[in-house]
Amino acid sequence: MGITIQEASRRSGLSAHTLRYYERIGLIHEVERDPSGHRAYTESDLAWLDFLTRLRSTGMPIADMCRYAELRRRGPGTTAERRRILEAHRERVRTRIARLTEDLGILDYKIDFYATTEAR
Amino acid sequence: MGITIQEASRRSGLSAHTLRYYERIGLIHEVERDPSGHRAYTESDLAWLDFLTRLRSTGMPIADMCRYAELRRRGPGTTAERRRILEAHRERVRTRIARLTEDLGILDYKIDFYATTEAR
DNA sequence: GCTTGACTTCGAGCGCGCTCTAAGCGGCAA
DNA sequence: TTGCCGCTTAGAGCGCGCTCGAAGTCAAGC
Repeated sequence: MGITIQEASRRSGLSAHTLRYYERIGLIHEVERDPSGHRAYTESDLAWLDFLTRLRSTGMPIADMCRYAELRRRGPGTTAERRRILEAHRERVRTRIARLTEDLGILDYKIDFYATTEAR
Repeated sequence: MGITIQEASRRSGLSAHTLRYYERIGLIHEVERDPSGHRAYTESDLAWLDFLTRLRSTGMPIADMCRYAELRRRGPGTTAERRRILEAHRERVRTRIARLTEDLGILDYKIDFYATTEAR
């Protein structure tokens, strides 16, 4: 019934090692176990993992993610603070995109320059 | 006449430690010295540093930057390869921006959700 | 019963990109 | 001349985010 660690790994794109690591540091809370002690992930765990990987891929540090995860565990009284964390992070992501876009322009310029020089 | 390491640090945004490190690994080539052996950077060094920091900030690994720096040192016969490196990198940057933009949408959605829940 | 293989825990190890320390030198001011 | 400051080198150390290894358990198949 539960989802094995291999399956969770396949679906989340994280290695089994990383899944255990995430649990150990508190990013995922107490995954259920089958009778022989093996992890049995739920769909809800996978949805949470999916969100976590998005935070990661946008550059949120593990420590901040842990903070967020802890608030989530503490329940509905923490939504305002969670929202603030996400808003602050969103701002960083926007800044990051702006900077990348700017640097992309420089890259275009350099590449054009090489192309022109070669054509000469 | 030459620019001191402190000045180069201030203008590049890199620490003096990092400037020496970059030179040691070959990212910057043989910075000139004043009579007492202290580094004397040129405007051209600073322009190059500026470009390097852009490559870094767009996520190019140090190893790739070293490769690029070496081609540059080898002279004008290597422009085609340098262009290819930049083009490949540009593609990665574009992908990265696309991914970030997508994740930004998820972040917006989550934040809206919290805002709505709180307002209820 | 024995092998195989995937799981478990816990702690050590790794790769990257710096960052810092130790030991020493040169130049200037008091 | 003494003290201080900022530079020099070579090499060690660090923080992050995994990643791996060792040693053990359990269930299934031969």
